[in-house]
Amino acid sequence: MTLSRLDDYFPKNNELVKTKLGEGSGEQLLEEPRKEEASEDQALRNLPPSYFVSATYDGDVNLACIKLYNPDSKQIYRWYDNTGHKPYCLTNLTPEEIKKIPRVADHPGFEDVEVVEKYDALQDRTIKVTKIIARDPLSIGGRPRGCIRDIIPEDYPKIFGSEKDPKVWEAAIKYYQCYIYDRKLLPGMPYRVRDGDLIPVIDKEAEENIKRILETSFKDEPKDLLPYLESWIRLLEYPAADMKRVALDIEVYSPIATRVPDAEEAPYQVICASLVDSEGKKRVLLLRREDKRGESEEVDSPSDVDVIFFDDEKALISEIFRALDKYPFVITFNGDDFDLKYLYHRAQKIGFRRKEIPIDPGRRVYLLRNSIHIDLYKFFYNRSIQVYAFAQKYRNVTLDEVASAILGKSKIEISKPISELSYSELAKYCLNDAEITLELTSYDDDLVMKLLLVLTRISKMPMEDVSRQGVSRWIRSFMQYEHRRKNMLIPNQEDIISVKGKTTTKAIIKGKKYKGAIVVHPVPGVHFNVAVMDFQSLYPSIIKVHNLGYQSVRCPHEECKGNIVPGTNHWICIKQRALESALIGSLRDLRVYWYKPRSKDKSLPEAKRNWYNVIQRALKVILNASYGVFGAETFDLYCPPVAEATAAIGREVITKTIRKAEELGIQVLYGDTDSIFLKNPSSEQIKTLSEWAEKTLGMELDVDKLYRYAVLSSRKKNYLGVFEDGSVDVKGLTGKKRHIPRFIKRYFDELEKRLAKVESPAEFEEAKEDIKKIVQECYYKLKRREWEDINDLAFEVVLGKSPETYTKTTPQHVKAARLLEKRGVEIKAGDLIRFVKVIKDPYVKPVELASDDEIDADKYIAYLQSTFDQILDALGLDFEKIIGLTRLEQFM
DNA sequence: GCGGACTGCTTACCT
DNA sequence: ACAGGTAAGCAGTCCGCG
Repeated sequence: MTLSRLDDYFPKNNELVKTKLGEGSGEQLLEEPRKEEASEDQALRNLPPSYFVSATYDGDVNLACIKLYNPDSKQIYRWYDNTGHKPYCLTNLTPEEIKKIPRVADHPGFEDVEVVEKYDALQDRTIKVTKIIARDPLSIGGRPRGCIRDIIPEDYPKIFGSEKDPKVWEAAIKYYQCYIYDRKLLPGMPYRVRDGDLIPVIDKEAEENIKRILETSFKDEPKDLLPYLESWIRLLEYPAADMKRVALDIEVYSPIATRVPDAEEAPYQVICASLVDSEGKKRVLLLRREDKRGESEEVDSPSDVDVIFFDDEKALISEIFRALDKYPFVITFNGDDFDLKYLYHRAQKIGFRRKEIPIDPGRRVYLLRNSIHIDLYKFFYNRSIQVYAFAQKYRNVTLDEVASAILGKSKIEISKPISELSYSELAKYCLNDAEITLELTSYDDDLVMKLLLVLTRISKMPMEDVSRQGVSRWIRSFMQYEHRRKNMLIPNQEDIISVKGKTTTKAIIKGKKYKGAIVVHPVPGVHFNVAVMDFQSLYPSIIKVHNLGYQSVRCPHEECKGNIVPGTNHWICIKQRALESALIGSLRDLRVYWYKPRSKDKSLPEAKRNWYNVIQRALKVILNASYGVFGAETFDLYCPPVAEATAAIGREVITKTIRKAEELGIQVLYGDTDSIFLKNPSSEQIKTLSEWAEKTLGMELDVDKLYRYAVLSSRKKNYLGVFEDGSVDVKGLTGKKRHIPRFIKRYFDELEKRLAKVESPAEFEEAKEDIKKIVQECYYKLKRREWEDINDLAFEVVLGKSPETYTKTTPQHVKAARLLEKRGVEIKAGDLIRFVKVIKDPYVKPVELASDDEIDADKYIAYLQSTFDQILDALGLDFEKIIGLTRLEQFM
């Protein structure tokens, strides 16, 4: 495709004319011109500035392929490698040895060997390794049998004996990632194509801005971090694209009401599809069906919706495919596992040729040939996204729950099976799904799309992968990128373990690998004027300040062995900064010194502030995981001593800080990992402590929260704080946990509200009386069995795994789940089980099967007591006594 | 055969 | 497929008990 033909790709060609109800069909649409094949795409000679959004390997032409999104034409263009880059892996065998292994030398994919130098960070020296170049990536690795990376360790001993331990490096990196790394490409950033070459676009304004930021806000940084800071800032300050997109949702026929047809078999017709785009265009495609013959085709829909009937399923699917080709970004909710999967297999089944289907099937993903498919289910499923980007607003990852939590909108409830809906009901239902799917990407000024773009840039991964993979893959990717950039050998996991060993400290929790953070025993009671101070990103700070990384922990130098991490026998390198320390440290400083403050800076224009907020949140997600990955076996640069050293230094930091605070005469009420609760400190004391931390620990200790007063129970990770403005901060208390019955939770909320009103110690006495009344009332209601709705008594517990896999014990929610199964309800891992406690064996029942008179009220009273005790003991109140009064009152 | 002390399993939470 | 630490409830087991 060339620039001169850009115009041909604008929608006007493919635009559908709204078909009048009851007439015409989609048939003739099949005859319309299709987008041309990949071979013509290769002619891409020139392209104005466009965003690098994805990279793949195209097996048909054996080349790396970059997908570029042009924000003016709003189209995706494919650019193919023209540099002759080839797939490869590295080995410690010599070229001569390689040539003597017939299965490698005669491998159809084998191309060449050459000797290259790499820096081996584990040994701190440059080594010579052999680069095995292949004709295609699958010959290196990826096929189940006969890959070069597997043959080498298999055949070497047979031919050469055990003279050396045969090693293969960098053979498990996806080829397109390898291409990105080697060519130092920056996904998410603007590029142009000129005379067939891919060239980065320099944005003068952004470049000047970068310089300014570095000069003004980072002048005190360690010098060796400056280049890292500069590259991160560039990635984050360059402008973002507006991404035109369409949300797709399909409905399929099913003869069995409760069963969704298997997407691989795709046995039944696609009966409806909705396409809702970011420019306000909405279409519903409906299949005219035999089983609906004679029914009204009147679809009552808003005027901005085009409803189109098709007589033929093939024509309907063709129209969907046309849209999939036309839009640069396609959004689904669970498209990998259903919508696109079904369409792909259904299309094959009803006679489409492979070339006519714009979908690239994978094992677990279904990508699009000419666009970017974002499956929001995968994105919202991501734990880090769930917890840090969306503050745990949603629990179950269903379209309905995510949309209601984030947008306040839900799916349309339908009372009959999909196949029995009228055309109008079906259209509405399907359209609504597509609308909320799109809105999940557009709310809050396109937050999700921007997050994806920012994460794409940081991680150096294609946008499709970023949206599907977890935070540890993002971190791995930018670390691998940095290895290649510095010509460092990327070590195998076992290389790191064999040099660095495992951990030496003993975890408190059985089964854990090493000791973690310190939690200080709280001083129970009510404390007025509490300041909570914490270290900003403690673990990333430690990684930065103490130079932690796989190469620096237990480094090979004698002169470093005295630099011991307290509480461990690990030492840290004093000669050279580890890559991870530089990467994580610079990201940390960027968030703390630049993006977080700017995201709150009211003097900035809103759009700018908003963008900074997106960045700040993306950085938070990555930083929060940056220590944990070193202790995760699933991480390629897994290095337990690094994780262990980080935690050990953390303990040292918090312990010293507590000691210092006490020296300054401040009472420390509580502390957890990186925070300390100080009783009524003067601003002088706070300032002194903060300056001390900066000076002696090299870390920022700031006031995070100020409580008018805090109620500490005797339990760790359990407290309540009331801010100056009267808002309440509840942590860990049972009364706030999501699984407890609403009935109890309501009374707990009452208590919370009452506590919020207390302004001074003097006001506490009155509050205590009111709190007694609240507890009494709840007790009364239970004792007298005066609940309104049995649903309010339900415990709601998530099933961690499928019911039959509980073999060691049978927890109550599993008992309830099994009762449901007996009734024919399908139960799977992740389902929320709602049950009540009843008098008769097995003492629990799913709430939908239980009646009021079998409820065991005393069990609820016991639960009420333990829930309220957490607060009552801190207030000097006693549940039994409160209830005792009630009992007396009952007689009076 | 029963009941209390104990351990282990499970979930939800904190940092 | 980021980590460890804490709380709580219940299931299951052990052990004493003439």
